[in-house]
Amino acid sequence: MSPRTGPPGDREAAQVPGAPLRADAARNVAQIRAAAIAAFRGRGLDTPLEAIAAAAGVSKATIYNRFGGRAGLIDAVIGKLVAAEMHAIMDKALQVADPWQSVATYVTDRRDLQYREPAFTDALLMTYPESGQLAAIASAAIDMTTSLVQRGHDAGVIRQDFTAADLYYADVGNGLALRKLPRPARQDYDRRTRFFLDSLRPR
Amino acid sequence: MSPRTGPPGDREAAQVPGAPLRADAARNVAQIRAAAIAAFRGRGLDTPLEAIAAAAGVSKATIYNRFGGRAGLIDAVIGKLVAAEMHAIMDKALQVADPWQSVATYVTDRRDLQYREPAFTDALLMTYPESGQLAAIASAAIDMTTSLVQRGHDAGVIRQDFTAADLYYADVGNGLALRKLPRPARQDYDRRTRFFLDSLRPR
DNA sequence: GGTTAAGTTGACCCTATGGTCAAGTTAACT
DNA sequence: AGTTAACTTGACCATAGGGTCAACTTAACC
Repeated sequence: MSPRTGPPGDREAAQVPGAPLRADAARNVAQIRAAAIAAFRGRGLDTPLEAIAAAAGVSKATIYNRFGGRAGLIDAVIGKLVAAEMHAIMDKALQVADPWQSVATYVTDRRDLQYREPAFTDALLMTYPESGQLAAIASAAIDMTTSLVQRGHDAGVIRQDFTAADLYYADVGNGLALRKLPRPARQDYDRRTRFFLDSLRPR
Repeated sequence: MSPRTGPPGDREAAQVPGAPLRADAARNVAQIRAAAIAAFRGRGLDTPLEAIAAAAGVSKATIYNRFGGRAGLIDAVIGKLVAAEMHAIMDKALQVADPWQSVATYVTDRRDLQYREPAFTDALLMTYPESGQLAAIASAAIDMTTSLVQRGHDAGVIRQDFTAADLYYADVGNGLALRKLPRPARQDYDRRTRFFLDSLRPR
């Protein structure tokens, strides 16, 4: 769960400038990161570390040495996987003036991200709460939906009995279905997104 | 995967009258069934067989002896768990004359069953396709939704672009969310059921 | 090119689970 | 009450995965 040596929190991001990695170690870090990104994309954040190590051409012990375990590895790559895109989606939605369009844009883009990036569902579910970055994404997303729904209520463009928790629940269900079932055709998925959006409108 | 002795298919239901169980074996079968029903209710169809054996006061080898493995055990109890209720729900919906009410009744009852019985989601997903009964339930449910949706389309009470596959996808998502997240309050769950039903209506 | 701290790794331990079987136990029949 | 086929089970093997460490390798510096 934590690195064998060094003070608590001494994983990846904590590489102090005074202790640069040796050349071979730096090379391995890069290879592990790349392999982790590819593996997390394809199989989710619960991909066995041994598989990632094999893809990177190192032993799994090296992942523990460099990243301290799964949580550290996730922290090191989650930005490339979903954090950056997630923040872009939130910014985009915030810049849409019309309250309904703002919600619709956010929901649509978020579902699109879920479709393209199964690992995002893991982030949503905080499957690995030890990862600080994951927790940050999840909590930012919750804040975002809360304020979007509030705005929609105030403007009368979302039914009053719809809550942010309802949206979260729907997203989780969608993400899990996407994981378990054969991936639906894009047009079917988009149609379901429209159904969902329609169900938010006032009666 | 199959019993060690006897011809293929010699599991549980295949107990021929000419070969009645010995008293101790019959007692064990009853205890295992009861333990399996309770365990499947609480933890789903993937409950470790060892846990069920322990609850029944037998060794796990006895489950293999009597039921041939997980699939046989599921076959032996799925009727008590969900098959009977599922058929009741289907019959009830078929007896509602109004096409919209028929769909609404079916969807509502099915979601209610999902809420009360997490194992039903496993049935829906056919997590254990080796179990004949599970497969039968899943396929009956699919036939049912197909014909209900068709009837709704013909009567103009369901939006034309909504398909039976959409309903299945939604049910799976709901079931998985129910499994992963803390169980929502009944009133929240029912509200979400209403949202979903609203989203089926023609625009 | 020698020294050494940094780095890597094969081999290991651990848990959980599915699955099997030889050997012992017991119900049932005579 | 003796015999035996039915039955049960502890002990076993296998797989998958997380996690650790002593011993080996090597980059970096003199």
